[in-house]
Amino acid sequence: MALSTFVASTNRVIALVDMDCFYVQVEERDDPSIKGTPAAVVQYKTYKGGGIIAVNYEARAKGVTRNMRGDDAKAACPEIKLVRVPETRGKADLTKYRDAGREVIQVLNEFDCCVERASIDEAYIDLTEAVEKKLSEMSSDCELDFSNTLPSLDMDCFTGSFVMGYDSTEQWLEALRGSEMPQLDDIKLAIGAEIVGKMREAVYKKTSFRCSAGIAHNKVLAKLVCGINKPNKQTVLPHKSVPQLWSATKVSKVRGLGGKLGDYLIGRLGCENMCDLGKFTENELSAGLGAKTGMWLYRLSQGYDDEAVTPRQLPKSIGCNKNFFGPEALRTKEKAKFWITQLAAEVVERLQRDLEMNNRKAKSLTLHVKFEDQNALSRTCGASPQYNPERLAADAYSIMEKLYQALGVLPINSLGLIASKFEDEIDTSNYTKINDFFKTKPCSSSVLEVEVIDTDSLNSDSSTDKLVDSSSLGPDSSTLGISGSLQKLDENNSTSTSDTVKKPSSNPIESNSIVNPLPSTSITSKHAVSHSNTNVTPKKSETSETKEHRKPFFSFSVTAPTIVSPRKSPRKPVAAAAVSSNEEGSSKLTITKVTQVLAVEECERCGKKFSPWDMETHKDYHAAKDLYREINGMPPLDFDLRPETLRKKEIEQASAERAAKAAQKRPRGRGKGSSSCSSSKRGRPMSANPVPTSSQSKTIDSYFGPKS
DNA sequence: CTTGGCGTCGTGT
DNA sequence: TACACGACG
Ligand SMILES: Nc1ccn([C@H]2C[C@H](O)[C@@H](COP(=O)(O)OP(=O)(O)OP(=O)(O)O)O2)c(=O)n1
Ligand SMILES: [Mg+2]
Repeated sequence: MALSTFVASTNRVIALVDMDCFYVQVEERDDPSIKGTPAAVVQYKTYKGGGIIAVNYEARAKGVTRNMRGDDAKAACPEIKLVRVPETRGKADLTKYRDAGREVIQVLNEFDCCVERASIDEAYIDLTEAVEKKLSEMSSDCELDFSNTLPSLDMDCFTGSFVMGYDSTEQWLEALRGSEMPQLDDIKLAIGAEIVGKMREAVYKKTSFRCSAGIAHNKVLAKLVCGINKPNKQTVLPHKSVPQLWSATKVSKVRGLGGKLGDYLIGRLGCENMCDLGKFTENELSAGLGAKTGMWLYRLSQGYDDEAVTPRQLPKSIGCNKNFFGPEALRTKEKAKFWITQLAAEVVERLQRDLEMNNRKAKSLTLHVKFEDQNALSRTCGASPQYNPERLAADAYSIMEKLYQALGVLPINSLGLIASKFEDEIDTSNYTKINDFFKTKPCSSSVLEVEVIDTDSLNSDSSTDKLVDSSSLGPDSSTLGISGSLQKLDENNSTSTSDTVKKPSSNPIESNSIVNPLPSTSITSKHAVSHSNTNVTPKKSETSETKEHRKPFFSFSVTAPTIVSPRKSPRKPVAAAAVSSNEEGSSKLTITKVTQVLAVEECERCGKKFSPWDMETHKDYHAAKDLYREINGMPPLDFDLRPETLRKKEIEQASAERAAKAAQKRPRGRGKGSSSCSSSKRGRPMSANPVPTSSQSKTIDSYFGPKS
């Protein structure tokens, strides 16, 4: 039944580069007089001095933290300089920080490595190839004699470099030299750290921004140790130091465990520190958390994490939103229209720049609305290719208008407008960087071996192993970041591979083009050239170099079939297909396109007959009715697959229940440290948390679900 | 309904 | 799919 997949886990060299107090540094570069003094970036000065979103290290020393109000910061540190986030069209405008973040990515890309933009100020870098290249140069034709490779490291690259478990970099390297066994993994980390030292220096030279970095064998550990020595420092984590690190690491500090899953580990399993996870078998963890989350945690407890560095430097979406709380709530259609217009103007402006820089266009536009009763929803329509602000605003507002028709003019607390589903443009007339070709290295396929071991027995009936009452289980569905196709395979009880091999085939380089759903090539072809959308200053030319054949450093076998995504054959009648057509500017609530004209159509919902023209209007009626039911927590009319218990419940108290539930919604506290709400009430975990992020769950209670 | 604002990403269904 | 929602910067 269940299959376990084993991959080499300490053969990659992964770095996480994180800018120091980024927004403040951006402001300090603009106005150097700020440097060396306490400073913070705030947005919206009016309410209690605005909210602080970035704090420099001088101000941190005085106790100023993110999420403080500007007024609080002044109280804690009277001399602090507060810099305001620029405002455009009545809302915060983060353009200058996005631009600064791009500068940094540009520099990192000059090192010809696989770079993943993880956020506005963070990037993961897979250094495996670069390290092995350097290693092969160092040891030249000598056999595996690394004893003289270490002296060739440029020690200037190690200033401000730390190694977990050692007093100094020198001590670590000395230990490596003196070791009987060749410590190949550590040597790779050392070479990686040297490269990262050069990268950080280049970033400073070209942007004047300081950053810190973590260097480890995987993303989770690289990110974790990056934060241990800051600012302007880097930290290496040899695998053998993992136990020591884990014994001093609260679970909530680990990426993906800062939320409900972390709460579960603490509250249900008693795991305060990461080392406590080691007390559990994989089966025990899987029992309460699902197979994938369980395996992820089990492997993490040993310091392993297989998530790939995905080569991508461009955002997948461009959006903006604004909150309107309390008295500012939008209570009229006119106000909603006004603000949608403002948001549309910003989005279009950014889309236009994105088109010029990256030669791609958004195909999808989504409006997010949160009402005063805390109910939120989003609706999507096609994005007009014109990139015209009035047009975009009109399309977005037409969605809003339909919501109003279905729900009434409810007060709005938040509006968001997001463009996504980018595709490369064929026409390059808007492309300002026509000569920009680039080379992006895909992530390393550091897989040494993928052995598939049939472990039918593991998951069979080990109920006796469970430490956790299965009545409180989260859903067994969890994700581990496995791509959709592989996940499908998993459902079929096939093998799920590690993420390091999740995208071996179709599209190793970043591209917004529609991906060929049929993986075909082998992972061995790793260098690729594309003129697509990375805003990278490329290598000189389109050196369409094919991968040099390396000595079989590793063997590789994929267990996942190469055929994925069995496309649903279109069984639906033509008219039905037309309903889902995603014509630009029309949300799903409006059916504007019929691809086949029929004399009379029969409504799928109620059986009534209409002309195609009238059917449009008629379906709007159903759509509005469905929306009303959805808003009130009621199931769709035509089928209800929910458990009997829920079905009963909703019949009389749907509306009230949903309202109450919405009112109960509470954003989870994000305070870093000690202070927490004294109230006993804590955001209830709602679902078994896939890794590393989680998803919705309406019916599953929680990790802490009713204990009995 | 202010443990805050704005912005991304991933994932189940 | 479109949508909801968690997690995080
Ligand atoms: N809740 C948050 C967290 C971060 N940011 C922005 C401001 C930060 O400057 C930037 C980077 O976030 P980091 O968590 O990396 O924090 P800093 O870079 O400011 O500081 P550090 O030196 O700890 O990385 O993202 C934000 O707007 N809201
Ligand atoms: Mg940072």
